[in-house]
Amino acid sequence: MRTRDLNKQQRIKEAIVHVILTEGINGASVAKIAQAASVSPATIYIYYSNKEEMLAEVFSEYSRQSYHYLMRRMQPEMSGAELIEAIVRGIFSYTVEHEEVFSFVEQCSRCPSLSQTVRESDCCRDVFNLIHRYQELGILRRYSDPSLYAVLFTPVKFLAQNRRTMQYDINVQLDELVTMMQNLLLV
Amino acid sequence: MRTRDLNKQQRIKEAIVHVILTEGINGASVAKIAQAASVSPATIYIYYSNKEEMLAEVFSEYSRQSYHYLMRRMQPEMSGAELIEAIVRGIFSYTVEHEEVFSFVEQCSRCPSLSQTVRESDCCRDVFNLIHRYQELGILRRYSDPSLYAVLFTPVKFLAQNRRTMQYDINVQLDELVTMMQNLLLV
Amino acid sequence: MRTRDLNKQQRIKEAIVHVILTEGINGASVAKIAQAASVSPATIYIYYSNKEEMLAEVFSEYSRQSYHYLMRRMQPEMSGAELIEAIVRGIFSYTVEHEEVFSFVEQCSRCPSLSQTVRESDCCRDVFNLIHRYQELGILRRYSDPSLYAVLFTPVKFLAQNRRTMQYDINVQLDELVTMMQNLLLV
Amino acid sequence: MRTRDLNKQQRIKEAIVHVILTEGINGASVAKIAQAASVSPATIYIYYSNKEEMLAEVFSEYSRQSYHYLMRRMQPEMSGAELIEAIVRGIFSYTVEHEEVFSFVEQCSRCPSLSQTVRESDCCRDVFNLIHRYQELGILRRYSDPSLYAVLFTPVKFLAQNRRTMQYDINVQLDELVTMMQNLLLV
DNA sequence: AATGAATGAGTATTCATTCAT
DNA sequence: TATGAATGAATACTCATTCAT
Repeated sequence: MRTRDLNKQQRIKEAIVHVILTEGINGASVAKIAQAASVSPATIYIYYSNKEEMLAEVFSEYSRQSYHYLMRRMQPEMSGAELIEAIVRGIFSYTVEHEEVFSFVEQCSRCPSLSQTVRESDCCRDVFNLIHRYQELGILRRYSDPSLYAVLFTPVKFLAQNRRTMQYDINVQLDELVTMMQNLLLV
Repeated sequence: MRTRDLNKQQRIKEAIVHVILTEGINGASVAKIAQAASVSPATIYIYYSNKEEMLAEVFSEYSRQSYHYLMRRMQPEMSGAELIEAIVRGIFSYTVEHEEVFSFVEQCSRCPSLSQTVRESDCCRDVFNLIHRYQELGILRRYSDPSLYAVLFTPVKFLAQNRRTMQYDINVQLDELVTMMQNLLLV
Repeated sequence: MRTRDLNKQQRIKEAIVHVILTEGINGASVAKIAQAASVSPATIYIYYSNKEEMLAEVFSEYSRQSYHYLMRRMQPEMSGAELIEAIVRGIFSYTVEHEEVFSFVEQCSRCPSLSQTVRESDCCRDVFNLIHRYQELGILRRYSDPSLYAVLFTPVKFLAQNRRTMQYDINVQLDELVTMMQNLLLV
Repeated sequence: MRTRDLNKQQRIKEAIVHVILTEGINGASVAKIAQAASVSPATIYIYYSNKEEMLAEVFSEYSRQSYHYLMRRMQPEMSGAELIEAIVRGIFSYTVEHEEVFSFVEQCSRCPSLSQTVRESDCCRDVFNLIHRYQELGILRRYSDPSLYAVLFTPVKFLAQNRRTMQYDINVQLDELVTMMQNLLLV
């Protein structure tokens, strides 16, 4: 008996992300994904029981990825200002380096049925644990988690997503946003 | 000659918003919209030449609506702090009062093909003109427009969208966000 | 009370022919015909009770036209050879001069439901009466009408229809066909 | 893996011919063809990538068939008169024996978009090669190919197609036509 | 495990025709 | 007479999923 071909499963996962990037979540049919993965449509149903579950599973996996990426860039000896800068720039460079995955996750998180399957707050727990430590040390202001999330994460994602159509220099914007966040959050 | 039934046109527009809210932009087929409007699918093609254009047109119309709503709540004699509070609370109460329309616009603006048809910056021109006046008077800090948009609009929209699944009291969150924005933006 | 607008009816008739030429009999919808005639679809149903009847009526009318055209080119004092030449060249030049109408008639006559509505033999009665006279005078061979029709009319129509895609010089072909017909039919 | 059901493919092909015969090329919808073949409409798209290609492929296949039929009835030792008789009677009996296919091919060849996909001259190459040999032997007159095609093939097809509505005895007609062709083409 | 074939239900859109003015 | 609005039924085609090998 052959074992599940992990290589094949990986190819399917990448195909999902790729097809959604190029065709949008609407145009991402099982047939297209199968073709992009050089696999039969029926094969996909060996790994996932239906399309919904397939997207949910891959969405869930990739949702965590950006926060792992972020955590790898954190160092314990960072100052408050450095922490904030690392978070903002980290999110931004993640979107640049993993454009396909980022776009995939964004699209999924706007899709009502899918976004319910992933608790965003679970994904970024580690990052918030870190922030809480800085708050307890009196370095960061003690704003609540949702407010913090809203202010620290959504604006930079917005800039990242619109960086192509903006007439301003994105690096200048990013510098400005870092300064704003430091002004806002440092004690 | 039979005249266009304006009531019918309005019903179609509401059906579009409603179906997209309940089924997501994926599941919003012309047939479902027609049924929700108690109209034949063919009738929809009297008012719009195809589905893409239909969504684009309704999306464009409703995109402006929230900013008109916002402008109606502004008064010339407001202080800087009042202005910021009015904007943040205005966006929030718009989302509550026009929940379906807000959700519809959010979904459309995440859909690549649709978001290109509406220039967000056109819609909020009036609001930004007002902000610019306060900047020139030295009341608000002179941050660039995209940064301002990112920080002033996206976080409150995020809170509004997630207000149901949050375990915190949304009103407390909102108070906090207003304070944050005032700290950040007032000179 | 207004009378039926003959001008309008004529415009409809021309639109039918034109649309069928450009779109084929498949693509010729009532809506397109109405638009080409600058008329409402509903107006067409004032003049014809349905699409089938509309096509049948116009088809019938134009079916006769080519034989009237032919008869106008006949002169009583023509020799047998001249008669044959006049018929062959007459059919050909009709297809060139009335390309739209010819193509319309050809398309309709291949459509089973339509071709039953017009008796070809009725249309060309005059031409055959003429031929019969020449037969009685011992100038033309006494072949039967269907054979004559088959041999005298279908080959030249075939050449006319394919004159664009043929690599031969159509005028040479036509000369040849005239000679063939004269050899074949003259006593 | 399920293998392609050749029987199914054949059924589809026959259904195409049959539906076009009964409903005309206008009325031959994919749904009707699928139903006639006792197959889902989707199945048809496994075998053909779209309707246009489906018709073109089947049309092309059957276009050749009548000339193969014709060639099988030719013998090398035939006299010129026998050759002409064999061609005329061969075409006729093909239309009788394969009435549906003949009618299908005729309808397709009148449809502008389809007729462009098949070069008639390719299909009857073998027959013309044979004719050319008789021409070189001085047995048949040296008329050009298009004239020959027009005179030898179109009249008999016309008679075949109208044999039901004619008030004359078709066999007498056919005898007459054979004689005409022999008079015309033999040296 | 893997697959191409097969399909019922669905997709956006157009059709010939009728309605209400 | 004339019309644009309205529509049920049809159009070609695609979908997620299952079947048979």
